[in-house]
Amino acid sequence: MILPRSFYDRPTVEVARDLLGKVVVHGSAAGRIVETEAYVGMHDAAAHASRGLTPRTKVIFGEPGHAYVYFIYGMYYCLNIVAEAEGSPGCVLIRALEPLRGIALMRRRRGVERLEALASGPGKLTLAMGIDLRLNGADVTEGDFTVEDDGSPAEHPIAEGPRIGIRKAADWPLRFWLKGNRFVSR
DNA sequence: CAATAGATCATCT
DNA sequence: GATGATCTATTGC
Repeated sequence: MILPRSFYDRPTVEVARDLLGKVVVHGSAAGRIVETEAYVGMHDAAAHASRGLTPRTKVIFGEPGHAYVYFIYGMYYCLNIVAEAEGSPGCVLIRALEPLRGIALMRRRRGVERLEALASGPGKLTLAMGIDLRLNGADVTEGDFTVEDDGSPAEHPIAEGPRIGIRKAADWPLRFWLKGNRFVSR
């Protein structure tokens, strides 16, 4: 079942935790979310939205349930899902996926064989899933790019800790992952 | 093993 | 013109 918009219309941290175990689907490729990070708006110096409303960040201020995709370091894309009501910035960075379907395609796009290396990082999963700037602003509650609940039981326990790869507010415990899962990054 | 350099560009100052 | 929510290859213990 595709997650309804109401799933995303909640506090960002709740959405980040509840997205663990859900499935990102893009075309024939699919992967289970095993690691996320929350970026919680204006007061979060590490969040892009803290700089205010710009052409780039307007998606984060928009309707929940849309993708925020941005290009970083001249090489990689990162995938976020917008949370919180329209006008209230907040998004969840998807940091790692467990490959489920379209694995041959992911191997071809990544150029590596090892299953654990296909999507165990923000830049890796976007490449494996074929996600780029064209999907920025896309609605993930319909179409060929969605987030679904496949009915599998929630995997416990959930661990939390500091976010990775940022300089500001680097000690906030807003990173969540499935403890012991071998597809988590790093 | 850990540390670092290089790739390379959208976005903002 | 600087910066960055990354990754890989390479260098140096």
